[in-house]
Amino acid sequence: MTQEKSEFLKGTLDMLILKVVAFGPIHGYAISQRIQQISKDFFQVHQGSLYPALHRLEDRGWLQAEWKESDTGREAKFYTLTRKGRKQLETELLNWERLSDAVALILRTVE
Amino acid sequence: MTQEKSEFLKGTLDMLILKVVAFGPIHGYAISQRIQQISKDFFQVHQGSLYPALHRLEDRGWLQAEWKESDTGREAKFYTLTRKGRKQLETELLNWERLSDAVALILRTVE
DNA sequence: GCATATAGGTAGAACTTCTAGGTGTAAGGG
DNA sequence: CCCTTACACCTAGAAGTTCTACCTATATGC
Repeated sequence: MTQEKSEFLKGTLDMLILKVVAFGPIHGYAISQRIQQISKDFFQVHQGSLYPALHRLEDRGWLQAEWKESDTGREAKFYTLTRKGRKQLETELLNWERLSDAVALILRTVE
Repeated sequence: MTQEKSEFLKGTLDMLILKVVAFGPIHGYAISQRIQQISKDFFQVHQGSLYPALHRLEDRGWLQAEWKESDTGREAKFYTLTRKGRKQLETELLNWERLSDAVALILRTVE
């Protein structure tokens, strides 16, 4: 068990998961790998964050799960975005943009 | 008491406070106004978030407090950045940059 | 035979933010 | 004179997310 750094996701985890799932059906373990890979190892989504998040998103009706066989021949839970989930993703993208713009305003203030 | 929206600060509050205090001694109430003003009302730092945060930052040795008279002639606690606080701000700025870059990587992935 | 990677999960701690209250002074309008 | 608003401080407890630390099980490679 190697885990050097812990990178706090600061409320972005849900959005990142929704975004990755938006590319097509994918199982939990692969989601965390994908996020880590695309972010060039900045984000390390540990399983203790991942699975609770997935269940949260499913409970809210944003994700839908289905058991299927994975590449490796094992059973895995594949997640898909629901219509509500797609809307939620759009909302979160917009919010993120606004948030980072607002932060930028403050950080760039020179005064 | 009017409070329409609640804007979640997603872990950026400490950084924003440090940044605002970096401009010079300022008291709590004014910090929240400043953040709201500069962010064009995106961030509304409620007092229940503000004061615990200020005490947290003071406890960690990043801020230093001193009672002085404010513009309005009343006593107020003026906060200043310590040397440690200035270092912390730099660290947080770097982290924020990395975080938003990493998020951008994922959001801009077209796959 | 053992470690690692894959795949799922939970419980509980830690931390931040929000809700909802509290104190008190000063200024301005009715 | 009372009421409201702005200023300025504060706390307790709820809610929410993320982290730490575990658990299970199979397949593959050394």
